Amino acid sequence: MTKHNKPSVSPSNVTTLTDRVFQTLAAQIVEGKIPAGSKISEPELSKRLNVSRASLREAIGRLEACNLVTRKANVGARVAELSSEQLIEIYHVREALEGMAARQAAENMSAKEVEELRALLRHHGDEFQRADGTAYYQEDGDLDFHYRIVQGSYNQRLIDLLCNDLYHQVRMYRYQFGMTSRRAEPALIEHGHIIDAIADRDGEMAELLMRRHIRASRLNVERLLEQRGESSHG
Amino acid sequence: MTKHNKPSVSPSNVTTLTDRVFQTLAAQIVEGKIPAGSKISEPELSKRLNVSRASLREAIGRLEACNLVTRKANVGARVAELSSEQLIEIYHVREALEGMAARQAAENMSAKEVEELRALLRHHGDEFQRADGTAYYQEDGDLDFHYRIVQGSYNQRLIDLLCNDLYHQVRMYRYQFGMTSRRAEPALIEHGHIIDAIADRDGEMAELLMRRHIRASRLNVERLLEQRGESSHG
DNA sequence: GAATCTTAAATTGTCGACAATATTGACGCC
DNA sequence: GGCGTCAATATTGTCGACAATTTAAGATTC
Repeated sequence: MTKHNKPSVSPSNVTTLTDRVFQTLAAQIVEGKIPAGSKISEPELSKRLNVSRASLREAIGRLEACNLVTRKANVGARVAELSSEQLIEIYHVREALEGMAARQAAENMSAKEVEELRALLRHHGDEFQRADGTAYYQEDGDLDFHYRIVQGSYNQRLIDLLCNDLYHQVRMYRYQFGMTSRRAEPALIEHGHIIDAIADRDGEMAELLMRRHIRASRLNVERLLEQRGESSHG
Repeated sequence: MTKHNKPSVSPSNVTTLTDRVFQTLAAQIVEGKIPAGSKISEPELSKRLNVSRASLREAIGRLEACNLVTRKANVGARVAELSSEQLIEIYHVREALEGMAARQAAENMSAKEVEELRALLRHHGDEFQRADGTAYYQEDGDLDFHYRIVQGSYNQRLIDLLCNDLYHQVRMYRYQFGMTSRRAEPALIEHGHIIDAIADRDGEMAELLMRRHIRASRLNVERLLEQRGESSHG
């Protein structure tokens, strides 16, 4: 299992208690250990984690900022449950942001980083060949790839938005629904073309290919959702 | 002075004390009444606002989530000061996100909303003709226009990102630096073309024009920054 | 029996106080 | 005189308790 919960921005070791509570809860929410839609009881959680409600509340505030929980005044927080509409919205945002990230990555990534990205892709290809790894792993590999490119943009704002907010939700959604995309093979090929464009320092092409890649993923999900909708109708 | 601090998302009246503190501080920070880079002293502010430190801290947490303040553990919060690099990063993010917003606005805005947008543009044109309003007003008008289009995308994620985070910082930057863009006239024309594309339901064109519009604004800012840099060198 | 009002319990919002860490200033040493 | 060390101060992090609001249950009425 690859580690996605690296802080990505704050290189300093996690110091404060609130930070740990936040990370703990974020991980549990993303992995579905705290089911979507369930209520976040402050007294219960503060007892279970042996922390004061003040620290817990601050952590919950950050979870809200990440869109991992929703909050109503005087009522409390619930684990966010993504509707299919929200999932599609996220895809649109990803298409826009990651397209720009690919463009800037083509401008700013070092040659060494591009080569490491190629190595990562080869690694994913091997994993796919053996096909013993679950589809989960392939999906995680996909996110790893996107992660690297975003980092390669060297645009801190982009990095924050994508790595600290959207990717958490993407992973959360994967845990909620199965969504074994059946798009691993074309995705691998598309990733290769994106790397080529980045290596050519062709930002425009990198953006175009990345957007097409994410759009295809969205269309695939929309198709699956429609099927589910039909079957649930019958 | 137009109102930008409308909640945009939460239609419910602001209820909790933390909310009010947050809005108060956010407004003061954006408008420069609390100067950029200055320290946020919790004891002092809690005394000045007559609120407990707990409420204040929660508000500060939200300010941090909006990138209006930066925080270091065990050290405290300071009002964010935007470097020119960060400003450019924001422009890139805006180009990506607002391009997508324009595309989706072309798909989702009602005919009535498009007409209202046209009326708004005419109003801005009149303001410009009279030229008695300060450049400030023109800039605010510009943001109003962008604001409407983002709302018209009906993509809640986009709306949140742009209206609750980025636009605050854009306005903050305007208060910090003068940046009288001298681009009001071409901007008005570009706005008109964007509306035309939206009215035609041509999402692709709307995105292209919006991106070009924001890119031109970024290039203009980059030019100004370079001039300033040169003059400060000599 | 269903609906509504009343009341009790639980949860969230807010507060003041204590503990841990960082900052300031004084003192001594090179 | 400048620099490092150490104590005193101030600030942030954390905690438990009280007040306000919501939720749930129970009684009352039609």
